[in-house]
Amino acid sequence: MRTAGFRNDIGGEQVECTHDLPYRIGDKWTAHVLRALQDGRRRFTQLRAEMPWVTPKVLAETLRAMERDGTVSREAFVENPPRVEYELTARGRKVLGLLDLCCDWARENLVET
Amino acid sequence: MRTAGFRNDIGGEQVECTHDLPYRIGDKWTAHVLRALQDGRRRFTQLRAEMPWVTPKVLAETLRAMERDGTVSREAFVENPPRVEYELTARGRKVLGLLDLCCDWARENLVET
DNA sequence: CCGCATCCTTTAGGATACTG
DNA sequence: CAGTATCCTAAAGGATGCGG
Repeated sequence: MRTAGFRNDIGGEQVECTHDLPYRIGDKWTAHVLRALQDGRRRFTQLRAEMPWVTPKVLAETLRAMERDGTVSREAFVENPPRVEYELTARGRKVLGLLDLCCDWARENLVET
Repeated sequence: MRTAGFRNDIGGEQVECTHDLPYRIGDKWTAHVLRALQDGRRRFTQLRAEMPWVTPKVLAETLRAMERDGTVSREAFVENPPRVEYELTARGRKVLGLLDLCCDWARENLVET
């Protein structure tokens, strides 16, 4: 989802665009993180516990991407042992709304084939 | 989007599932093909003309995947030169509906940041 | 004209081990 | 605890050329 050369007509305007969404959402773990954070802030280890299949490297990468996108906020506490908490931003909750929309669609269209 | 190990609660049931959609839609070209076919059947060359950036190999791969998914139908005419036409199936129009839903969401949520 | 064969590059994602 | 660092594999996608 990161390549150039397309035209898009969102908003009625035909604009040469990159075919990018401003949010990375189609990768393997972003949707799961959105879900995991929907009930409030979580720390790194909690997220790992809720997603035992993701390695720490990939989870960290996902969270950094989401932070860049502005969908999660990161708060690091200077303690020992360290503690870091993640939380959805308003923008993150909007994107979660899209995920919910897709789930609704799936419920209505995917059950019967 | 093709890995195992997840739980999904679509339809209220918690089922160990593969995290697959039955339709490949997050790849690079499927959405564009859906759009290109939304107004009726097109032949291979027409699709290429509407998407000058996709190579024939990748377009053919995409169409074959969509045919397997049951979202497009393919009709080959035994002529010379050969002619092949593609068309959305009812299922394909459903998936296009999801795409439209996402576009609506984008219009409402992505214009102002 | 349609699209397959071949080869190649890029990238996402995983395994494992290690630090402040 | 919360990540990095390194290395690795698989898969998507692109370039080019050929064939029915």
